[in-house]
Amino acid sequence: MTNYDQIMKLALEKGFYFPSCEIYADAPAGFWEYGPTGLKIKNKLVDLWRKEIVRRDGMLEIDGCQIMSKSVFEASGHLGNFTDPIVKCTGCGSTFRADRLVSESIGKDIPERTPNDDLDAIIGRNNIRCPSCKGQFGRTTRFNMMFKVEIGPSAEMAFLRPETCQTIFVDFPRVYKTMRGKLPLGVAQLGKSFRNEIAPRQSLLRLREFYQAEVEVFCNPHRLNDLPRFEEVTDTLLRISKDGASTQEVTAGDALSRGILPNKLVAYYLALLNDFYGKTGIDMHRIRFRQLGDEERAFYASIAFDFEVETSIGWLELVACNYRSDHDLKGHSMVSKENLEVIDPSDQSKVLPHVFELSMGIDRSIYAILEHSYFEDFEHDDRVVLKLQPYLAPVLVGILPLVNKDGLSERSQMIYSDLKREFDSYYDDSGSIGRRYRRLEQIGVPFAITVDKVTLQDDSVTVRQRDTMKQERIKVNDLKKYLRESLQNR
RNA sequence: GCGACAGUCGUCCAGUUUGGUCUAGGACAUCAGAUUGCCAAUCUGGUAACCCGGGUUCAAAUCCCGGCUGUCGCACCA
Repeated sequence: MTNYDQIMKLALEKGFYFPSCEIYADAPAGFWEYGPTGLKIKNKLVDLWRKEIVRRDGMLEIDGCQIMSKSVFEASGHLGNFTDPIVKCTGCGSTFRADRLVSESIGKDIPERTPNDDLDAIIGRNNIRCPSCKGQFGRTTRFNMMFKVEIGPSAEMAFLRPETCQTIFVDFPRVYKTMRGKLPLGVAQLGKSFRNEIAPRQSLLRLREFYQAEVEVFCNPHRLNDLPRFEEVTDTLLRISKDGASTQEVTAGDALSRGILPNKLVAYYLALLNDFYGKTGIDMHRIRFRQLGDEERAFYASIAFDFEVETSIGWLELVACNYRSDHDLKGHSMVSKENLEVIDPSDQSKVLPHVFELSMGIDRSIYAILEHSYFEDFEHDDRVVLKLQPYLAPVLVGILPLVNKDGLSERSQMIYSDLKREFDSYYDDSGSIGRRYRRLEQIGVPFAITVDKVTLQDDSVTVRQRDTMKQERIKVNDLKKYLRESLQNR
């Protein structure tokens, strides 16, 4: 069974990803960098997302700023809701969520928004003590998960965005107008988000600075079942869990008719997401769309499904699929005093669009793909093979001279020069041929071209397949065609 | 954020109990040369580390204090 430690070891040994600022002792936790190989995987995953979700659905992609003004987060609700009331024990220093502590102690629900003073009063009145050491609590404070930044000499308050989508919302009016948008319209963005996690952990899985690929689908709430392109996905099989315990496998069409999913729009985009992950190499028997209950949903979501993948450390949330209704556009409309309504051309009505989002965690997805692709071949010397899809592999093909004499290196270099612009290629003549095959397999290179003496006679090379170790002879002139075909994913 | 444990070449580990022989050792990986020639070959040589700061001491990888990081548990996860 592949586990987190094996992936971590491979990542460090091969430089897929590693701690940020690692040569300094004061490097903070929760920040990780992608090395050359990891970056290539990341870029290719994003390319696949663009192809299978953004382009497939005709979405518009933007690239927005990471620092945004205070007003944005007043409107989005993050200033009010993205904070936790916390109390610290004066004895042992343990920190607790004040609202939860109070709820548990007095057996009554306490809203998160309860003012600090009220929380302090309840704690005092009921003489609530620290569960760990029975010590006294200090005063309630608010912990905001957003990173605050100061702009210019006057230190104007702004924030690093805690989710990329707020850029999409504030840009929506101009994008909709200038791009002649029609509802439903998906607007997509790849970018970084920042959250001041209390306890970042497990490398790529809980970061303070991380990549999101988000899609916000703007739609007319009265026409959620008016979606002709739903027909494309009627038969797509979805694994859906309503309770987190049992999972049922149903087609998108059935899920709709049986009321498992609320409308065509939601069903269609979940299916799109499902198709996309099916092509990443993740084991689709170990995934599920889990519907979130009332307590689990984010403050802006009225319907929420998490796309989760089973890994060695349990179910891992890769994508949050939230029906945000008009929470965001209404908020931005009120705070900015801009009218964000648009005309739905299908019936010429004026609507404030609702939003359904697919908020994908890129870093976690990369981890899940690595773990599901990691393979130890016990029949062949316990070789480690990363069975990445060719279109996600950091390098598509290695070019290796069988030996470093008789002009084989020179011939190999020529082939490498010819291929490297179109394909991610890697030339290697160091060590035995077997060693070089193994090196390539570990980073998921699907093909190895070996140049031998026969090449000099008839211009053919052997192409070795990573997973089967089988080799076939191919004419040098046919290599590009062969490699191009390998990159097709349907 | 709290608690427990830990931190030595790229990776894994030895050395810390009992401070001195550690000028820090090995394996794998990597680099160079030779030999070989289709699945981690062999030989020779090389590169490369005591998390950071302070303290104790004649002497610190080793003991003490603080910080940082990691793992696990609790809490958190918009």
